[in-house]
Formats: sequence, structure tokens, C-alpha cells
Amino acid sequence: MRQALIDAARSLFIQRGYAETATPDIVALAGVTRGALYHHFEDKRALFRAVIEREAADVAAAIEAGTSPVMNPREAIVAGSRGYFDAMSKPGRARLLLLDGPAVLGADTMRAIDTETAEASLKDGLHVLLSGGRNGALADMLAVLLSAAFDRAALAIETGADRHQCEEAIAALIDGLAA
Amino acid sequence: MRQALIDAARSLFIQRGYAETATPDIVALAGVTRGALYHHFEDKRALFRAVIEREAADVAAAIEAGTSPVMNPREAIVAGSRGYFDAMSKPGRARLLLLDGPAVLGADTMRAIDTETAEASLKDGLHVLLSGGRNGALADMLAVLLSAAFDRAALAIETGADRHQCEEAIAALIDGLAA
DNA sequence: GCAGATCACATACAGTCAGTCTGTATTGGA
DNA sequence: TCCAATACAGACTGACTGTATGTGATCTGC
Repeated sequence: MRQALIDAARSLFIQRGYAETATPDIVALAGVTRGALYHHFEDKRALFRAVIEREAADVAAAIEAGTSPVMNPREAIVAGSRGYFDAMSKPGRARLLLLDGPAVLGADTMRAIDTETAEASLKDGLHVLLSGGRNGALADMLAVLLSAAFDRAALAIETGADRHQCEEAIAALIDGLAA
Repeated sequence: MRQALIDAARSLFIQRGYAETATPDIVALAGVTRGALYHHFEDKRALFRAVIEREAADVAAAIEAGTSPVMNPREAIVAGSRGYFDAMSKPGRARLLLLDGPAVLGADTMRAIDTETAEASLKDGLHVLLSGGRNGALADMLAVLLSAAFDRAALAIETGADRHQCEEAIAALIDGLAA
């Protein structure tokens, strides 16, 4: 039942967005009443958060599955980017995680949910990649900024941009840092 | 009166966010009634859009003011980033332009409003910077991705990140591309 | 095997909000 | 001076969120 609510909510959230999705529509799609919704979730935002958390966990798993510890840093980052774009190509995911999520839950909360996703892996890879004398704080900051670049690339791909070009541009940024 | 409504709306939008700001509160702060609001604006979103457009124009003007045509590409990009971070340091601006804006108006509409802002200048600079054999499509894509990095940096700065470190990381990305 | 408590919902209700419609005063031109 | 358009004000409606209450099933302790 919880799952049914999350499924129905996800379906409507990606179709109309959070604000334009009414709880009566969600429960109708799930085949229950609003009483069930407010029994399982504190409010509409809590339901949205449950949707987001499941989605973020799926993305993190996809990235994890695509990379392996034996890769060198550049390989790992490229493989991670491939896994990320694969995961983000699922329709509606970019809107959920990159548009409605930050606006509804706040950028800080989203960052907390996203822990152990793309950004964490990126940070590790960059620390190794930049170990030639530069400091670690720079690598952390670069992970944050590059992670934003990944996000916008995923958003661009969903609205028609060429994925191969996005991956090339990301690679250009990474290779520039390695030099 | 239009300006008074936009001012009041901006003040409440940055304080509570778009969804949590009620039109009765906006008109009360502006000292008018809801009739006035719906006389000047089609709906609440149109008022929000007016706020966003003024804000984006201010940012664009700040960037424009900080750069000059005689700079070389790297200088221009660094100066542009300085102007951008200056402009975005105005409280609430990051939330308006980077969180609520994309969620309420859509990423595509925001891109349209942002025309002639950071991303356009960036694109020009990158085209010159990369003119050593690489193609223009890559420069366009890099402008999109770097612009996302700028945005996240602005958001990070608002929530306490060190601005100098952000600028260093941006410079590292740019310098990597120039090599 | 039974009384009571808890869980998993359903239903009714109250408060609030967005958008519309109608009314009114003021202003500018013919 | 009259007319029309503009710039508001205020009431109204439908809808939505969250809450409070009711109800049947299930589980627990004895």
C-alpha cells in the first residue's frame, strides 16, 4: 500500500510536477482514499520525499554497478558518468531529482539525500586524479561543481541534447584537470 | 503599483519560497488588494515571472559591467565570474533564480529568460579560447555545463561555502580547457 | 478463546488559497 | 461635458491540504 502510493505519486509527479499534482488524484490512481495517504505519510511533502529517496537510491545503485575498484581514476569517472546518464535517462527522473526536488525539499536536503551518489564517487576519483600536489579542498569543490555539470547535462539530454556530445564535454573537463 | 507588487512579491518569495507565499500576503505588503494584482498580472506565476525577469536582468547587467571587449578570453571569463558571483551574492537571488525559478517556470523558460546572461558571454569566451582546432559544438556544450557549475557555486556560496575557493575551482576548470 | 488495544484505513470537516466576476472611481480625450 | 477606458476594490466559487473522528480487522496478553 505504501508502495502503491509511492508508485502512483511518482507517476503523477513526473507527469504534472509536484505543485500541480493533487492528493485526491494520487489516491484515486492508487485505488485508496486520502485517509490511507495521511496514515502512511505525515503530509504531501513526506510522500514526495519518499519518491525522491527511492529514485536517488536507484541512481546511486546504477552508478555503483557500472564502476569497479580496479579502474584508474579517469576510467572510473567516465564509467560513472555513463552509469549516471543511463540511470537519469529514465523518463521523469531528471525533473524529479533536479527540478522539483531542490525546490520542494531544499537544496541542502537534496544534498543530504544524494550522499553516496554521483558526487561522493566523483570526489574520490578527483582526489586520486589531482594527487599531484594540489590540495584536497580544491578536489572537493571541483566535485561539487562537476556534479552540477553532470546534472545539467542530464537535464539537457532529457530535453533533446545529444548524449554523446555531453559525454565528450564532460571528458574534456576531466582531462583538462588531469593535465 | 506594478513595481510595488513586484517588490513585495520578491521580498516574500525569497523569504518563504513561491509555493508558501500567498497572494493575500503579497498584496497586504504592497498595500493594495488582490484585485490590483490580477489587474496587472494574469496570475501568480506571471507575477513570479516578472520578479525573475527583473532579477535576471540585474545579474546580466552586473556581468556586462564587469567585463570589457579588450580582455583576452581567460581574463573575460574570470572577470565575468567575478561579476556573476557579486550579483548572485544579493540575498535570496540564488533561491529565486536557481531553485524556485526552474521548478515554477520550467528549465526551458528559465533558459530563455537567461539569454544574454552568463551563459551567452561564456559561450563567446569559450569559442575564442578553444579556437585551436576543436569544434564549436563542443564549446557550446561546455558553456552549458560550466554555466551549471557557476550556478551551483553561487548556491554553495549562499549556504556558506568559501567564495575564493569557488573561484579557484572555476579557474582550474577553465585553465584545463585552455591547455 | 476472549477482552482490549493497536493498526490500517475510510469519511466528514474546517480553513485557506487561486482565479473570476462584478462594481466603482478616476482619468484622458472628443 | 460626456464617454470610454483604465485602475483598482470586494465578493464569490471551486478546489485542495491537513485534521479529527469513525470503523473493521488483527494481534496480544491472560
